[in-house]
Amino acid sequence: MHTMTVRHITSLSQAPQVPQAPDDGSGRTLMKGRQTKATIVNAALGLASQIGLEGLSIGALAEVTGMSKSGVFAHFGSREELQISVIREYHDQFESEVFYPALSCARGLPRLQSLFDNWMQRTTTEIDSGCIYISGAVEFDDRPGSVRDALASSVNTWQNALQRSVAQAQVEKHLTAKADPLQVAFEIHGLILALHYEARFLRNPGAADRARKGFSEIVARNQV
Amino acid sequence: MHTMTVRHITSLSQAPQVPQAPDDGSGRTLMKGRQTKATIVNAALGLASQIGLEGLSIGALAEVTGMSKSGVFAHFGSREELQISVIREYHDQFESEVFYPALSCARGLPRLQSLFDNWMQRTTTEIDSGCIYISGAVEFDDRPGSVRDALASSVNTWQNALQRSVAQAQVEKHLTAKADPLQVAFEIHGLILALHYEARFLRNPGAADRARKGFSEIVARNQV
DNA sequence: TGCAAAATAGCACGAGCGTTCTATTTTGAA
DNA sequence: TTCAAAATAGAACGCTCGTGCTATTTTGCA
Repeated sequence: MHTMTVRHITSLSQAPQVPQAPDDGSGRTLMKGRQTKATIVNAALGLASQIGLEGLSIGALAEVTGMSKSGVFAHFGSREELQISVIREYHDQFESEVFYPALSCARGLPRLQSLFDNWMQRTTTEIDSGCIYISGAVEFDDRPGSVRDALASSVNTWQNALQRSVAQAQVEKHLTAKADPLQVAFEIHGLILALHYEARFLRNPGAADRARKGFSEIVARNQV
Repeated sequence: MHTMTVRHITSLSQAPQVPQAPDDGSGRTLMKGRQTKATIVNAALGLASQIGLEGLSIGALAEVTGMSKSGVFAHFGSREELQISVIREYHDQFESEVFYPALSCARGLPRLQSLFDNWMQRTTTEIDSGCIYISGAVEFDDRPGSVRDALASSVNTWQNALQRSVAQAQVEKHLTAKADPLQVAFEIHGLILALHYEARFLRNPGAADRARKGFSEIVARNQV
């Protein structure tokens, strides 16, 4: 009846009965459930990308993974928790594909350019697969709850990183001090959203080129 | 079993049994069903704006309008046809709120500015109510069918009008001939999408100002 | 190797969905 | 005022959904 969002204590022991040292790698002390859960979450991310977090159903997920409905369900305890796990997985992938690689570029404009390039690369892929930051925003913009919170928090983390990068480009004198990082990040975000909309939904060719051109013009306008 | 997208013939008569002269106005020969249908479609548009075209359910619609499920259903024959009716209604409202009023402004930049202002006005409202051009794109970007077709066709009509207005501004020498109407329309679209995303989902204040500022900078950059 | 604990399966539930079929009520021209 | 046609209601259908309960299998340390 009651949906638990926090892990509850099933026995009287105060210590969490999670096995110490999950050992994500070689998997000796790694309970099998962990890897199964990872498999499920990956499949769920694939499904959710195409049909949305709301379209994600435990039945379909069971079929895809070759498990029973209750077997899938037991790993999460609720559909909401499953959706949140998917958001976390997407967050991690986004971070490691878009954010971290850019850190190897010099602070300022080079890094900002790299962030945008990586983002474009990922969005180009998502023209086929879909993007849960975009579909999720539409699905949960009016639906309060923990899923919405997780999604918004994840997006905000990325937006802040982008804004910081613009500010750093100002510190490095690559962009004019008169520029507003919030404004620049807003306009870049718009280019990505327009790319997703026009390429994925309208199937207009040339949208990626237009997004790139838009970015270079934003940079040019804000250069010192 | 078979879903009919075209009106089928229920009797042997070849002539359509639609009463001649529906008389949308005073409603003398107007069958009562027509006004009821209009009421339903309006309620459906309100519901679909908030929860999406896919979230739209006949049961909820029946409850809102105080009718029975089958009473509602009979007006459309299928859920798809209901969704298409909602899209048509939105299209008409968009046209009369955004497009037609701008025609009273002079060709070129004044009209383009008016189109954008009206669009901003409408989008600002939709920060609360939601926009089915945006949510629908996400819901149907991977789902072929007549609903997707109706939606895409409606959006394309508007995009073409916007692009034509940019081209007219070039003819009037308000914008440089070197500008690409597709590029300008793309960037404007991005501003609107970013406004919707950041204001409605993230609840960031100041998004509307940023969209307006973005527009004026697009214009400035493309001015002769 | 034994055995508790963890993981998974099987089944059933109540609810909501779109849709169909068959009454019943309402409409509006003759 | 009459009466066929149009509009609406009511009940039932097959389906899928998330979730809870109870077996059964699998795991991995002692």
